[in-house]
Amino acid sequence: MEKRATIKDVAEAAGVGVATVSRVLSGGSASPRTRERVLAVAAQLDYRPSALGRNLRQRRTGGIGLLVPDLTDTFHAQLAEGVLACARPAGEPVVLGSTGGDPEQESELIGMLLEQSVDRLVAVPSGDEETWAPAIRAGMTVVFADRLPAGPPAADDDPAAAAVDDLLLLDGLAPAPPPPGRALDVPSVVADDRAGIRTAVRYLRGLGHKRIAFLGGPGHDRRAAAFREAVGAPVDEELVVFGTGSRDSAYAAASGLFQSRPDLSAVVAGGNVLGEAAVLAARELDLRVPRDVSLVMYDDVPWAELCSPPLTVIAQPGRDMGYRAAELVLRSGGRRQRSVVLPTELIIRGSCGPHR
Amino acid sequence: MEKRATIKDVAEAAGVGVATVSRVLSGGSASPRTRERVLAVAAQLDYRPSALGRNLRQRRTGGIGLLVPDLTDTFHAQLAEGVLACARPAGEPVVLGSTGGDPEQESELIGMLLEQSVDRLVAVPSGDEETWAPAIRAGMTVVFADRLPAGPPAADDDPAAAAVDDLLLLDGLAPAPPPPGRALDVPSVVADDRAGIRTAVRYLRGLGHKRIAFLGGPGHDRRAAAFREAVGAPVDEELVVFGTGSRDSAYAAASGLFQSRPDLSAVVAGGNVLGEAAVLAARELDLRVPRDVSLVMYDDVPWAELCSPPLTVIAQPGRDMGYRAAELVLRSGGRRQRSVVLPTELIIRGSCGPHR
DNA sequence: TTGAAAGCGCTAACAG
DNA sequence: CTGTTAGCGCTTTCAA
Repeated sequence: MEKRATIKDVAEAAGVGVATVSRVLSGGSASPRTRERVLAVAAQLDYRPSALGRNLRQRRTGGIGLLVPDLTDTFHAQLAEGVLACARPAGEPVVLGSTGGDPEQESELIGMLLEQSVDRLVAVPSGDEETWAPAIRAGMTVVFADRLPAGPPAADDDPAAAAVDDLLLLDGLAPAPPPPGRALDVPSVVADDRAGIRTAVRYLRGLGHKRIAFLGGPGHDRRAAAFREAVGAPVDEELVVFGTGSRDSAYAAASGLFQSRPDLSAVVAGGNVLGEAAVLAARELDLRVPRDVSLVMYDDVPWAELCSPPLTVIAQPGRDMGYRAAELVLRSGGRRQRSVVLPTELIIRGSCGPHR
Repeated sequence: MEKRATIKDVAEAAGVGVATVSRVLSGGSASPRTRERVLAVAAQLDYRPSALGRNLRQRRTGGIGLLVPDLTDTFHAQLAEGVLACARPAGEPVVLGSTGGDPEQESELIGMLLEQSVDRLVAVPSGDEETWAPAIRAGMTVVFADRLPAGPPAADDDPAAAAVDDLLLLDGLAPAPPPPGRALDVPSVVADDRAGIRTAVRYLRGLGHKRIAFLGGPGHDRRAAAFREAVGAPVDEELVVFGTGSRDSAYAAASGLFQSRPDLSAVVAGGNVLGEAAVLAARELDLRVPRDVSLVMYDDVPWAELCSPPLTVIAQPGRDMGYRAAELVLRSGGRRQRSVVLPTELIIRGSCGPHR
């Protein structure tokens, strides 16, 4: 009752060799008589093949890793559920890590996965390409979800970096081509941020808003870039602010923004945690939504509808993203996979009003 | 660049035996000279010991399993973050499964963990004791978090079952004794539901409410029992309703409750998903909170404050719960651990008003 | 169709 | 202090 039966136990009890048991259990050839007996004994002993033994022998682990910055960000939770939904039917265990948005922790977690021989990974990256290079070099199959790692810190006048940025700005036109894995050659599953942001900005413009701000968090560079592009030059850089990932810092960023630029009339939040912060900060400063300030938030989370007014959001299919990413990582029998870009949808509720 | 270095590679390159490498890397004794050389070579080869090999040898896997019903329930996400926070410094990988509240999936996931030789598990259980018995029998160290598995379906007149229920109702008095693992001898980390519910009900009573309803989900039986006890006999059973776990069913339950009993003036939601449903259903039926109906929700999630009015909640420390549960499961060097009951706190915001 | 045997990478017992 | 060796449970040649 304490010790699990091994393949040897089954073999002995069935009076056959271990190889035969292995074959029967993995659907190999065997005489019906033998097969039946082995199956019966296995069931009787409640035998479960040990993944440890199998994996060691095949020098590959089953299982896929999943790295997200923070599970209490409902969008990441949705994404995680998607990964799980894909992995479970495939019988693949999922090893979870949450990085807190910290590249260092991310590195450590990658190391731990490597140690576990988990060589397939779905990640919402926090670190830059430098953080991720080791994983790739070590032969991991990784798929990025929701966002790509930032390029390595480049000199301001690095022409290569500028070229990459151009590339980024140009991709995503309907029917958006997959974003490049950039320097890393890694497939990804992301939302069509450009279209999403553009639609939101146009909507706000249509409402008469001129001073629109962008409130982002770590990993929202693509969205920020899309925002800058959507508002068009000249971009008022004071209206593009970032928090560092924690709820506190998001709140501070939002609050700072509202206070330093009372002339703004609308804000686009780059993620649900930032949207939350914006609502809180606005309330604290006695700004009414949408009378004093209009708000569009990235991520359609269940509670968006509970706010009052209910939040107008740029919905991205978190669950699908996770599912697709897991699919890519599982399917990749060693060969490159195509990246995928999923559509976003502007869901208009009550948090935007005409400019006044 | 593709194949990882093994202990043998390191041994050869350092001109020592594999055992020495193993010793050095696990802090055993070795001459400074040897140690230094081994360390240098290991670093140079970027050697990482394979957990597969080690685990197989020691016939125990590192790692702990984590089973929750649904990550998009923010409380479960908080709990998961707590588990991760405890496991990471310990270097223990966490294998995640989400059960969708379905005992069958839960069983399957337990089976998969067993197969992975993951023999330590933190779980927010969905199935009953029958579902969990196999895991225990198989020698898993499990710790339940947030709730306990329901007893097996007992005959209505089963005196034993009644006794167990009594026990449940009686425990939890300050300083609450740990809840029994019931039939299963499993430690647990749960909130002091009795105190939490009692405080909420008293608060509502103090506001003049007479017809208070309880809106629960799967696994909220303890809370429902606490509710019945708090309102005192005779309990109007029509005011105690349950959803089945999905957001839809929660909404249906809430909506049905409001429509069938327009005389109720307050509701206690047994979890944040149910609270969400209650807010939505109330709005749909044009019931104002708190004017027409007061609401107290279990779980202090970030968005509770975003509702308007902000929700009065029974806060339970989700993150701590996860952390403590992981601690228990990690510390248990085979011996029984004591269960722990964490305090709840009634956080009064704006969703409750005087009865009128 | 079947069994014997060779490892996968590691640690622990035992010699030297 | 260090090397040799025997497995952990499994799959997979290779013969029979």
